[in-house]
Amino acid sequence: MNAPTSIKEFFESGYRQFLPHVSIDCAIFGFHDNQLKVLLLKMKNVEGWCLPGGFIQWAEPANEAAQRILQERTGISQVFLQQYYTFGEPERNKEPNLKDLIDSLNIEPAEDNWLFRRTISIGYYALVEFSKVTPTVDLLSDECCWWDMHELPKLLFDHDLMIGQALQTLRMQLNFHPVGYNLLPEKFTMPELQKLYETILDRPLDRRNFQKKMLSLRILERMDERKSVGPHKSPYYYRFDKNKYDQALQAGILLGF
Amino acid sequence: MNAPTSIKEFFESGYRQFLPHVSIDCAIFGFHDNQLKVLLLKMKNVEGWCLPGGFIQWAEPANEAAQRILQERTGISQVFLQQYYTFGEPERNKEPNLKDLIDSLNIEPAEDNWLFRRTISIGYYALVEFSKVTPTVDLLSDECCWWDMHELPKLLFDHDLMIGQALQTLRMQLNFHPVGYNLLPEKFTMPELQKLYETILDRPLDRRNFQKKMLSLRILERMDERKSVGPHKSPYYYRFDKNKYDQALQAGILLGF
DNA sequence: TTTCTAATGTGTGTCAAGTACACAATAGAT
DNA sequence: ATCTATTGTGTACTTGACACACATTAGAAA
Repeated sequence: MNAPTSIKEFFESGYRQFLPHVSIDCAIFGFHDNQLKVLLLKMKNVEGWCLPGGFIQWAEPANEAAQRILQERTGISQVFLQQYYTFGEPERNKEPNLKDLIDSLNIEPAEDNWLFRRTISIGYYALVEFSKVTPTVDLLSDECCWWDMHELPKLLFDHDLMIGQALQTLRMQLNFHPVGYNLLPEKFTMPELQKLYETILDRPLDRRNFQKKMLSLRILERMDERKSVGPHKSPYYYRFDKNKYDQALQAGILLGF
Repeated sequence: MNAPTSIKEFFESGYRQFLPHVSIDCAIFGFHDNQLKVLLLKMKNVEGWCLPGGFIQWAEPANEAAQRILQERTGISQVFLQQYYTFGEPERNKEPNLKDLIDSLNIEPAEDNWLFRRTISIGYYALVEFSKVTPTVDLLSDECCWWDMHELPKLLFDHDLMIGQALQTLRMQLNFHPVGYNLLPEKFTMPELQKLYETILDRPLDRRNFQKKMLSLRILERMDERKSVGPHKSPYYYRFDKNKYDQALQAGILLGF
């Protein structure tokens, strides 16, 4: 079974393919220009942006649906993706009313169309490598791009709450997941890794203690190459050592600050 | 709108009152006889037990539905209740087939009855004071009682997984929540509090370090009264000081081990 | 009454981790 | 050759976790 090919079909018979009343929304985080970014979609004919989302196919596990949605919007798979909260307020998808969108598209769904009824949304957050993502619009949107976490546009529904909770969860779990491994390119410098942590935690960290701590985890490998970044000493490149990381995980060693 | 009064009505028209395809299940934890307990229901005419659960009314927030379900099964409200995971496997409610139950009850729901279709369940866990609970059966069950976490009966559906994940979440969040405040009676001794932590974590803790740590949190108040428990020195009673606890929370002081 | 036992209240020392801070090395601009 | 901004590395201080010792005491047993 493939994704619906038109909005009309989606409205009229989407419920045959998808479980109604339950949706998935993904806060997809990336890191670029020393800023934490989140991938957003601009809905057609509606003023406001929203998280990439979708519905669960009848025979599809929720976690796989989330992977599929992420794959469809970014082109990548096999990334860090985690459920963090399920949003169950009755009015969460009532405002704004999608009928505005509908009217502009020349389709006339009934008042009780499955998409207008109450929908509970399972929130996932993902950590992806910025450069590997190819932002791709979906059926209902006409733009898909990264937004700086500090300068978010107007968001639809409860998606501002969703992003906030996702970030809060990410901060709490920062100590338990190899954040750098998922958000940074293969090779990176210690200042870059530190900047990532500082951005997520939104507070400065001591450069020397950070380096000491990260190296003590024994999951990084220093390369011979250095990065040239200006008229001063050049930092070494590092990369994650998957084997050592797995060992550290086994041993229960935690990551981060 | 009240709860359905008969199983027949529930099967036939429950979807008018409740959001279909989404349910709630609650792992309700109590502490008694130095053992961690969980409240379970014995389903009528089916071999096996399950967690207290239910559906969400059309206009009801999911969190309130969970509170309502907990209130209906225990008689108490305003307790610590937290969403911890949403279970979204397509086959999670297929086995055992409820038709066995149905047949024994002289009702004949159709094959595509709303209760037989795929249902995603939002998992909550609750911490309640054992002595205040009045276990109460629901429409589909004929027994409701506490089970020792170390001696669980045969569980239906994926409810063993649910309990396991709830306990795991409880352990992880032990440091951030006033577990004793919710699971113990108003006044308690330090050995009792320690036993609670040891039971949840399933490992022994050093008596002296435990006491030192708990007192350093400055959320307990020692009473003048002592508890007489045998031919040896009597332990003091303690109680939670709500004001001090709120202060500690403000200050970001964490609890537990 | 005395003695004994098992559990409780309190304290001390060690070690690891977190935190604050100092100084030498260096790549490129001037 | 000199200067500057940034990086690599090291040291002292403080805090908390953890291991362990000893005096106190309520009731049972003598």
